[in-house]
Amino acid sequence: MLILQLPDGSSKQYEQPVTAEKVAMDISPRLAQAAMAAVVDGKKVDLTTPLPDGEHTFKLLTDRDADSLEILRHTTAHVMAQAVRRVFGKDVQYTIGPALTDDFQYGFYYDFDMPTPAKQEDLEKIEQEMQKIVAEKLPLARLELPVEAAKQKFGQLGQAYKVELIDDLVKDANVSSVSLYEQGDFVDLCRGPHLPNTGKVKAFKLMSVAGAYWRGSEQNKMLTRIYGVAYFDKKAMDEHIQRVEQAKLRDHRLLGKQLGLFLISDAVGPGLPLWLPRGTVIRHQLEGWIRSELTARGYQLVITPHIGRLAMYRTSGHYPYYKDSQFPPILMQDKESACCAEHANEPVLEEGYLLKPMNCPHHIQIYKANQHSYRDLPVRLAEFGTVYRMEQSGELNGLTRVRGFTQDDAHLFCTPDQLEDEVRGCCDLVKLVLGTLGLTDYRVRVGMRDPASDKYVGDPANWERAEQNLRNVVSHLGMNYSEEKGEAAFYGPKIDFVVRDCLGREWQLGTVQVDYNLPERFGLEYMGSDNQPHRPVMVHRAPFGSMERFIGILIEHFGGAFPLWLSPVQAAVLPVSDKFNEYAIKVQQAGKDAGLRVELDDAPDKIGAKIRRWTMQKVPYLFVVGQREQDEQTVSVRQRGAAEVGTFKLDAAIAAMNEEAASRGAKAAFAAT
RNA sequence: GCCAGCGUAGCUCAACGGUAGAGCACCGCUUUUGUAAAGCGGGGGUUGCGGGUUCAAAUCCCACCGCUGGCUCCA
Repeated sequence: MLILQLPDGSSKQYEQPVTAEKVAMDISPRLAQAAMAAVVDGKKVDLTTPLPDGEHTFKLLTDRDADSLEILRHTTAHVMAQAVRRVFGKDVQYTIGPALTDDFQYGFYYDFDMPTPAKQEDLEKIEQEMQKIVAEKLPLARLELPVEAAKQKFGQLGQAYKVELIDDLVKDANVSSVSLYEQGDFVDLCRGPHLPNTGKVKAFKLMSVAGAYWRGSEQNKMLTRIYGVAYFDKKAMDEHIQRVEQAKLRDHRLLGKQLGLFLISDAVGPGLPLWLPRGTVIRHQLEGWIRSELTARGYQLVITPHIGRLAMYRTSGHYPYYKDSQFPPILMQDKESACCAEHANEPVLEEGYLLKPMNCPHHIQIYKANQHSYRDLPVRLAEFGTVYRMEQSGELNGLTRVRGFTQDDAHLFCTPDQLEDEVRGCCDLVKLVLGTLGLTDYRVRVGMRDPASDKYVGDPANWERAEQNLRNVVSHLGMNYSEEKGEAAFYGPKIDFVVRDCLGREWQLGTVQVDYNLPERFGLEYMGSDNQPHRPVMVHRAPFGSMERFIGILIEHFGGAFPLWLSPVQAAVLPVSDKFNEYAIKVQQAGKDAGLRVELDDAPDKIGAKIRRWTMQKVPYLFVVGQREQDEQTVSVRQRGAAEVGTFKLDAAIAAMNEEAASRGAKAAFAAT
């Protein structure tokens, strides 16, 4: 006997055996046609799976339910794997192929081990085969097999990866049987659920082919990953593709070029951005703003060199622990101290220097230069410090992943008692930065060490303490966060503020890190009230993270349309003909005198062309001036995103703009008339 | 670093074995312009770099550099 509670509150009784499909048919044939899967007691199941006895909540998933999309995509991944096997033959091994539901670009992928990796141009062939499989309307049959039988089956099929996956299921979950899904000539190890048959797969597109290491480890073989997307109808898929295309227009690499913000020149080197005049304005605005916040919060500004002795980075641990991601050291040849002529040309390592990968050792030297009393603490040393890291070539990405970048760095030296307050203060600053700029869509990641890894310095007891400190702070900040193992810095755990770029890729911006280890390695001290030396704790923090990455994200966030205070050009003066150039110069000068960044467009173009030019540059305000404006000492104001907002006295327009700029985006200068 | 794709004028792209082209931008002339592109003319390229195949290479092959999408990494 089976009793099903339906979502509308009604219930239905059945004699066994019954499947969800039968229930759907019973309710209405149209529903049965639209049904993709069912949810029994909150768990998604196939339409064809026999329902268990007893009383259950029951819901059918149709193509309109968001949950169905995941099932559709998962089934589409199976269809793709089947097609790949048909096209490329039985030598292809299929490994894992999940659905993606929160990825901006892709809807699923499948990783294959194939004798020769698939190429971009193969995707079309695979798609055509997939269409055939869809037309065949192959039913997906679920089978439960005992572990040994399943291993034997995949062994016979030459699917060694599946055998390995089953072994892991036994090892990790101690399962005695596994589920398989079979569709025509294809069978896969899979938890399910799936669509009832391949004919339910409607709109899909294969998007790209990439390499991916088996189990995500570079020790393992590189597999061929094919990404695709699937929807229940073509319209939804076209909208998806449209959405991705639109997002690409916000890409900071594109806008950086169009708006003349920065340049990455191969002549200078990959990952070494050059800030163009307009981009530099944005950076200076942000730096100036945060500098005033820092001085108000008791920070002291310092400046340190771009290189430091290798020996110092051995002490800090940077050199031994992160040797691979640094530019090679600058080694000095010291012929005098060479033991003999034979070794005279060998560099003497101890005399070498390192391009700094981090600012902390320099700041530590500043702390060490004086004695400190507990009364002095916390000492907060801040610097826009430029650091260099040898990032892997395949990782470089516009401004968001570079090899030379400037951190809005600071190191706070405090007593253990002060630590959590200091960390809280740093988190507040990060939130101020993100909030002011409207970057509200971020997540907080608490990065802990991975005890199994040997890439961390210091005493486990220090780590325990530091991790507990961070937990204490975040749990009282009212922020959602996730704790992630293996995401710590090598010297301590950290709180990271992570945002997404236009293509949905995550980037860490602000960071706050607790460090008991470097103070120990450098022997830092302060004198306590007990007249005994004590060891301070350090906080490393950067609210922007790096200026490069932050501005890269900011460009995408605003789509290049920066708020007035950040806009490289705040207004352009556009005379309707060169008869009014003289008045236009006066307008420009008045703006400049008031501290605004104003450009003059005296090109021999018609006014429409001028408007178009500066509109495309996303300049917030355009001042059109002609006979009337000259006569009345006014400007006709055109606002970005709107058309004309009216004619204003020159002085009033300038004053209103200054007010808007000072508000950092909180106020608008002109109400549309 | 690894897998796949790409690299042609300042920018966006065409030509895909047979003399390298367009639009925008730039320069000159005409027009003196009223809210998203006036007209005409001109200059500009050893097709990323280096080899090879061929009577002939932007085009085919090899190596290198760089970029893009992923993977790994990410202090």
